[in-house]
Amino acid sequence: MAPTLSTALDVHFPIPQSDAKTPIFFTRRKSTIYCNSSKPPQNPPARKTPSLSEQLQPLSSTTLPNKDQARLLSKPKSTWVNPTKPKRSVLSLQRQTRSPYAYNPKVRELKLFAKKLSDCEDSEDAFLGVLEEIPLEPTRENALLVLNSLKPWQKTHLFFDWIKTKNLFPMETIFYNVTMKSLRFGRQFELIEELANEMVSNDIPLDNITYSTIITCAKRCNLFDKAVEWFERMYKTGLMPDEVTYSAILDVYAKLGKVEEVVSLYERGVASGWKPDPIAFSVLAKMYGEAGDYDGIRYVLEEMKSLGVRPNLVVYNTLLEAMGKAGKPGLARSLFQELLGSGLTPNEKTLTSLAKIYGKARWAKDALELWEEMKSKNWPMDFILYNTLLTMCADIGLVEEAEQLFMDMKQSRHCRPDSWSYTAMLKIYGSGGNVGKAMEFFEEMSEVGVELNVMGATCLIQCLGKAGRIDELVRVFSVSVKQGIKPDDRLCGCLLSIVSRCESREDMDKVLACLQQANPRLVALVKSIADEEYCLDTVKEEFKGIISDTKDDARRPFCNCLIDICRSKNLHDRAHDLLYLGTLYGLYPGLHNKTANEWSLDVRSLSVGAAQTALEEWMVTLAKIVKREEALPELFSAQTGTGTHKFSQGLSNSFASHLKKLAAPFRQSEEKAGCFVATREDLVPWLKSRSPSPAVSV
DNA sequence: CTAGGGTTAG
Repeated sequence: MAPTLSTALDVHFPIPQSDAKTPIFFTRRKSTIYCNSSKPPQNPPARKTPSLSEQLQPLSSTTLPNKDQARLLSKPKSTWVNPTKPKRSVLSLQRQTRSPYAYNPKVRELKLFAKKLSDCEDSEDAFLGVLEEIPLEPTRENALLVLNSLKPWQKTHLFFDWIKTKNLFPMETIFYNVTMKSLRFGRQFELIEELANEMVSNDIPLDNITYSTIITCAKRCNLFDKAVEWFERMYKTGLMPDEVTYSAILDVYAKLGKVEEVVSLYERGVASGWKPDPIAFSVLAKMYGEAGDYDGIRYVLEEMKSLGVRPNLVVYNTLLEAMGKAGKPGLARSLFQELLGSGLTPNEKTLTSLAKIYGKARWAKDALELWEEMKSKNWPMDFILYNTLLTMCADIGLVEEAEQLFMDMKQSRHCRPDSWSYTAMLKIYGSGGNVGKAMEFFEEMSEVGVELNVMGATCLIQCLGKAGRIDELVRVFSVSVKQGIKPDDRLCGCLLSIVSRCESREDMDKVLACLQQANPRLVALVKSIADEEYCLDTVKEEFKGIISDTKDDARRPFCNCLIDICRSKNLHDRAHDLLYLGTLYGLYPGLHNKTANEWSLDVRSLSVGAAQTALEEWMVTLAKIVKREEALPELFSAQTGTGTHKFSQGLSNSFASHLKKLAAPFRQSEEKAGCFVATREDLVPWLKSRSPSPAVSV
């Protein structure tokens, strides 16, 4: 096994361990470093970026000053370090200072000129033409001011080259830094690297500002290996990163998902006497949020508390987002309360995070309270927040609130409803079964020129299908395809579920014709399943092929629908075959659960027909066990759930009526909604009484 | 965007 990062680091930058021998004047050292190494790596191993330990290996041997190495070599076991000579640090505690600008009395004139240059035609000739009209001597100060005011990056770059050619004064670091910053806006990493290499060849020193600009530009261009490479080069030249460069590189590792490296760097920094600022904590919080790692988020909170760093608004926002990703709506809510208690005012991003969390959790009460509070306190709104609130309303089924928001949006000066806003409305009316309103919005979209997207089309098609308005469904589908919408797996699943509900052959053919355009193999499978010449092996092959090409979250719905189609055609044996295939390919994990006292069937993610099929299958299995006189637990239960959505149709009702039809001795549990229970005492006689042969048919 | 780091949408 490769050495762990922390051991590799300790070789180069030893940290005193928190044992009894450690003198108290050592920098605080936590006894536990939180790092969830049980999680699988976030990134595939094929990445080019070497691990931090790999990078620090060459780095440490070249960058550690010799006297430190000598000291370490001479006293390898000593953990004592003279407090007046602080031990080897990984970052400079002093932030690089910037030279103050001398006031330039010609600011106005120069800025005006810079604007002229910025606005001129984007060609070298045009630019040089305007340059000839320069109103003042291009002295160092004047040139710097102009350089600073130019945009876009092409102009900055041209001007920078021009200054160099003129050769009026020596080029200094600041000229490169200013130019690089502009180039970064254009994500011109190659040019930035070119300039950096030029600095090296011309002996112009690269400082922390240069390095942090290079690193963040590489990061924004997703050139993470380049970011790390330049960080390493900085150490090699003997320059210590200050906290700005340091947190920039922390963010690079965080974006790579290298949690261990980030925590290690962070801890090394703290051990060097660094008091991380809110930006560093925001980087950590974001990283743990992306990993959905709640323990990590707690670690960040504890660190801030123990170091006495008060979160600012950005940190709160990042933490809220992270709590949402970690699936902790309750903690997000308390964090928000804490934010308000600390006297901060939430901004658009805060409220967007919270609205998303309440919507996903379907917390209607909190969602409504949030909206009321937003209105009464006049908290800021923007376009994204409007759309997120609309989506939240759609998730929860808040129809009137959504209508109000949509109206507000139309009246607002700064934003027009876009395809997201309309999609939310289509979702609200669609899932509420208000086909008329949904179609009204669909027509309005084409009037105001907002394009339908695949999700909106799916919502609309779903509600038209449920309402049995198949001709309109076909129309919406063809309009969507004509608009260039590429039907995705969800839309196909939606069409397939409508097929399963069609009552007439005619309607079914119309929907299948749509599906034929979107996913012909799926239609072929439906035909194979319903074919007189049914062959399980053929179906199995087709099924396998389709499922492996289907997005993960649409696989089970596909199988559910296919089972429903079989049942609607009274082909119950084939429904059982499909349930078997679905189980075989792992689409129904956790369907059966056993404890010593209770066996249960969890059909919460199954369709009505699939749940019925699973129940029958279970009963057949249990009957066999009874026949073989094997042991059975005291209790049996089947869980349908109640459906968290206001509009959800409730699997539990149909399941209950199916139980009734079978005369199975399951009772609706009194303490747990959506749960049906039977005792062994009641179930066994019933299983025995059923004739063994057509056990699966009703 | 008057030389550098962190946060918003199925």
